[in-house]
Amino acid sequence: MTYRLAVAVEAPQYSGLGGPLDYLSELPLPPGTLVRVPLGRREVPGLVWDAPAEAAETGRPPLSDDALRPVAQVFTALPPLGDAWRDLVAFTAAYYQRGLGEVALSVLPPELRKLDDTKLARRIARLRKALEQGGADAADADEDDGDGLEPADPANPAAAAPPRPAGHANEPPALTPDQQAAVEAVTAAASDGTFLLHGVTGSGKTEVYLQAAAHTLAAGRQALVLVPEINLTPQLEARFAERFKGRRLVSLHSGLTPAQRLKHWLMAHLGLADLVLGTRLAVFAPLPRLGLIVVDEEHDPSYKQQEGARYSARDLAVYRGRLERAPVLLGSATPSLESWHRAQQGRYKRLDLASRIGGGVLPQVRLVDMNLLPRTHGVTVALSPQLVDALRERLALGEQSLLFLNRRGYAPVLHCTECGWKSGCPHCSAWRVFHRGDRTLRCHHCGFTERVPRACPQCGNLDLQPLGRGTERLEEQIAQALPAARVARIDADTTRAAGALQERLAAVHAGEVDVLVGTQMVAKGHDFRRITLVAAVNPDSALFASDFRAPERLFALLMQAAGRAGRDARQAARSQMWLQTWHPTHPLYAALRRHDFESFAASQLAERESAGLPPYTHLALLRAEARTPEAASAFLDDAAACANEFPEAEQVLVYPAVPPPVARVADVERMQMLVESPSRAALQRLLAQWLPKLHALRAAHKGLIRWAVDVDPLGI
DNA sequence: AGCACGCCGACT
DNA sequence: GTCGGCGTGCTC
Repeated sequence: MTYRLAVAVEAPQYSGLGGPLDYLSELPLPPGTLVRVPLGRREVPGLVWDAPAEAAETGRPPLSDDALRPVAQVFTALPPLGDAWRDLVAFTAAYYQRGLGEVALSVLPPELRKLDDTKLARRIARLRKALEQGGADAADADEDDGDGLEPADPANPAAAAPPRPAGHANEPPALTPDQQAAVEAVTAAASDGTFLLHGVTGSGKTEVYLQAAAHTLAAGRQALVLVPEINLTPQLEARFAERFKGRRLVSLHSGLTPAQRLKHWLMAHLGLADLVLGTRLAVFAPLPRLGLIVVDEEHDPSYKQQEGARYSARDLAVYRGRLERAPVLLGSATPSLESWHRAQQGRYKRLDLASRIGGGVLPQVRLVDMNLLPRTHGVTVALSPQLVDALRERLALGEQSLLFLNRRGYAPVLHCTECGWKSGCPHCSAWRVFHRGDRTLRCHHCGFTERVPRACPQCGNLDLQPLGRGTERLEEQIAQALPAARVARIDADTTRAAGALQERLAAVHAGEVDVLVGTQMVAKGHDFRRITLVAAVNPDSALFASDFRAPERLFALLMQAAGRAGRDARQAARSQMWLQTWHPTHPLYAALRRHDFESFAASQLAERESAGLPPYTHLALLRAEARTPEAASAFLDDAAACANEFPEAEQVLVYPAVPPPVARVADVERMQMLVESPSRAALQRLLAQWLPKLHALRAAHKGLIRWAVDVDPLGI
């Protein structure tokens, strides 16, 4: 007896390989079984999907049995991926317009494809044995997983975590009434649905996550906790590990070694881990007893994957929660306007944490009007005297300050005072950034790096001057203004080495730093206890950016940065957030001053509605890359013409192709075209018909390098 | 995407 | 005479 199987194979969506292909098998393999199948002249991984589709569904005539090839290899050691998991993958593939197998196989641990059934069986057996013998912590004691490459301690939670008040670490603290209400709502019997937990930094969102997870675990189910960035996992991991001693907690993110990632994934899939904590890719962790999904800092742009299947892990978490009847808890001090809007519509249940716990208050926001500063040689100083005085004051008190500037390097441009030459990148339409530390000019888009020229390459003038300022220069200026201060800088440049970030954070926690200078890296999540002053040195640039989401991002970033100050209630009353601005009357700053997310959100939503932007409309972005801008435009123009022939075009608006803010990167010209519709369904239908035509269209465009569609794009 | 087959230029 | 350029076409 032979059976016919539909198998999702690892191949792109093109040429009709997007859906499952039919194969033969001696055994009736259940859906979700991992296999290897022949495809053309090679053998590729695949996942048994379901019974073969009928001809009527696929529109293709059925192939006779003798046209089918048998499955090459079956992974019997791996329990089949569940129905809900496959549903999630199928939805992702359809919604983000990618191949089924492409999505399915890309969200499995890469290490899996390197093994055969025997090796996999051995690993699983070893894992089970280690867990039985060593109890809960055996997972990480088991070092030899075939690679022997577990790093010494890439993210030692203890080193990253700030010192916590000593006491009964295992005992949950008493909840405020708000927290109590939130936990009860999420954990109510038969609870499902999506909850938006809105609370400022320090209002105790994490405690709500912890206690909601405790309920889930007590009910014998698994909890999934998503965080935006790898950097934030150690801290949260430490808190969960501390609370849930005796439970098995695994992390899942791209910073793990391949062997670790496979092990942690297996522990989730086999039901051996109770808690999974990870970045966006963890939304696909198979969890047989999923009972709760937490998305921390749900507004964070990092949840959107920016290549391949461009999925939003937050949106998929919500979808998955519905599928698996598990409550989804989205937490943020500054929710995304999409989530906020849904809460207003009643589709999400809003839970508010009104104040900081321990009676802490939010830092006072002070605006420095840069227009009022004296100019020397027509240039205003980067640091206002008022701010320098405030920093000096903190220094005298032995308190810490944090200066936030979202620009690394010494200066964004170098220029010649004689002929006006500027340090452009020869391969990109962008400036090369002057890095003084290693005397280089570096392009942050393509990586092209050269030593700083001694003289102007155009006229030979020796006087090359930096224009503007980055964190490197800010650090230098602080050191000049406050010679006694111990200054530390945290940005991508100073934390490149393994463990460098943890080391620097530890120094801050230990009080070895007076002034911390950094990019948005330091604004996010880190729990600094002794900082009483936070300053945004130059936040204005995002105020008038062309991206309609720029104000939302700026508000979130500044709120988050402000949250770094006064986390210790004893100092909260004195803590301040300084903003140096040329636009002191801007409504965004006015709202920030009052810590008033609600009125900011209301005004932004009103603008979005009148401009016909998300969340009131739905967007997709078609991007094209080519040797010349003309070739990229030509493809997009043809694509637009093609789109307008579909019946859905009535409900869909296709905008003209425009270059993105940085049009050329690494000698590739980019153009993009926005597609907008008030109806998500109409947009989806159009995309589904459109993409196959675009694959065909590609052949007619020689200069085209690649194209891609981004559903629900973040930046436009 | 891979990986073929296929038909025209400079080399051991 | 071959090695090899990458142009079209197929993979259940």
